[in-house]
Amino acid sequence: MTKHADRFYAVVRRIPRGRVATYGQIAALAGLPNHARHVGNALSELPEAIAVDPSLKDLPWHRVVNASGGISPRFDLNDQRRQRERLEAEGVVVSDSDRVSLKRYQWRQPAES
DNA sequence: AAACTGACTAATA
DNA sequence: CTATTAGCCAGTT
Repeated sequence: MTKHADRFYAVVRRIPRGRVATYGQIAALAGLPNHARHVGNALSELPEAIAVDPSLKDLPWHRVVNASGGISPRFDLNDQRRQRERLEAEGVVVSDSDRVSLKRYQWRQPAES
């Protein structure tokens, strides 16, 4: 179990529909710079995490992409397909090579108060 | 303790 | 554009 998974999940929850955020961005917003890999690790544990905390069911994990704006390669190709469908379902255009334009869709979170 | 492993990333070539 | 390489860091051998 990844130590800061819950903190990452909390940030992922704030990504608005139709926008995306990068792994590094999530880590930074969670106050843990240089932990991009752990964000990915945390998401891969999601199924188990949901078993423990069912409220994570609606976590918008599909809105997380890599620094290149791409859907990161997965062991299970079906997962990539699912992510693609979920994104398209909320209006995000995904290229043939599984990439989205960060220019257009990256989430610019509001300034702190 | 040492090596290995990632849904990662920025810098090079 | 693709491919490598180094850093990264917590969890697991």
